[in-house]
Amino acid sequence: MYSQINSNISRYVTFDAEELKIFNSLLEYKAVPKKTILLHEGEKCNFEAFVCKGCVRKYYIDTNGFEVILQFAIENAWVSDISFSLYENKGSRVYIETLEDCEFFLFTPETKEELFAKVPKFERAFRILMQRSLAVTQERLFQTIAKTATEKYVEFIDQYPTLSQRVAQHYIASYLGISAEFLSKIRTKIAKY
Amino acid sequence: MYSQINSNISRYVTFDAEELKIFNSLLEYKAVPKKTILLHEGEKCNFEAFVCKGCVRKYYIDTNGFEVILQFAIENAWVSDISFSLYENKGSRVYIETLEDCEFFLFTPETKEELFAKVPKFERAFRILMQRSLAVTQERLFQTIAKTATEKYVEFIDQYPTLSQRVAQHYIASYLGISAEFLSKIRTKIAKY
DNA sequence: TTCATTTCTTGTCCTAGTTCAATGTATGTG
DNA sequence: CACATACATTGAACTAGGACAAGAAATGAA
Repeated sequence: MYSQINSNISRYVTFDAEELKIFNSLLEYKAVPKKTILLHEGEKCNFEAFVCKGCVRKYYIDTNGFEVILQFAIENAWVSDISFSLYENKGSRVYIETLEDCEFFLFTPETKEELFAKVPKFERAFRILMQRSLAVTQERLFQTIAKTATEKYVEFIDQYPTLSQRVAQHYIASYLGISAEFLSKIRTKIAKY
Repeated sequence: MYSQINSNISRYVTFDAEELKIFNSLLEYKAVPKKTILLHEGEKCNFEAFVCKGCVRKYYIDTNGFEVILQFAIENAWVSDISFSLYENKGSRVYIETLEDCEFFLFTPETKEELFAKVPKFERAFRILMQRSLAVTQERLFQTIAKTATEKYVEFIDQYPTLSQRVAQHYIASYLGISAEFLSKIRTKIAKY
């Protein structure tokens, strides 16, 4: 049950069995049906979730009601609105919603602090995870600015081959920053080759 | 001399005089003339720089020679290609270049490790800095996808009022992901009000 | 101060992507 | 099963922004 998350957290920092036992003891397990909103805009995000099973999306809504998906998180990914709400007392600007029936392991700010207090080495592991998120987001920003819609779509399929089967096309369009109609046109164009 | 960086690192974690002394002792000071490239694509980024004075840009170049500015860093900001090159052994995908004569304080991976070994609390401070970078990048990604060029420019000016005086317009255009010509047109349009 | 280089502006034409509307196709629910 | 709802496709008309070109203004080096 814990093997997925243990191998994830051990990716850049090595932990012994005892340390992992402490880590696991502080996790909360949660199963959530699809279409559940885990975090609403304006709420404080009081969790960091590791996806064991399923798929979620994290998105903003702007003042014109325009929705932008910032992240899809599938098995073995972390999702949270770490960025603002955990360490400053603003409400979140994002929504987090399950797209499929999901299973998670959760940290709260409190259990995470407890973990850091008990095994400070985890602070390092989480810092490196954070760096990786930053790298991914930065790369995505670059792609968004520099590439055409077709390039972005092709690279998306390349990078997340399973996701295009699992989630609705209009979510992918929203992730890529293009209209659902235009994505459809791109797809028919590509299909011709 | 150290007051800027000390107040920066103390923003979310409190350190006593002794801890800050250790912190300062591990910093390397460096003055660099303008138009110096601190990091070339393909190199390993072996520094994290705190800008005491001046301004730098961090940018990608894509396969078509299209240049995108990911970040401007001015006084009291950190700049590095933390994301990939420090903890994995790939070369960097970005360039970092001074736009003005600059003064920096630098960490290398080694001095940073030494700092963490001596005062583990700094691991936490750097993790929170990282979170903030992630938050900023995520917000920027959202703006880039959801807003028109004019909105992006207005918000840029709002957010970095001094920067538009300090750096060439075409750099701002590159940051916003629009052509320099179109930015010029936006500026004349805005000036009419 | 002159000449060169870089930056900024303006106009014209062009295209990637949007919006709207209509139609078709899945999917799920009582 | 039928029906409703969500999702995907296609087309036509439109627009934000790009590419190119040429000139103006600013900066800088000798």
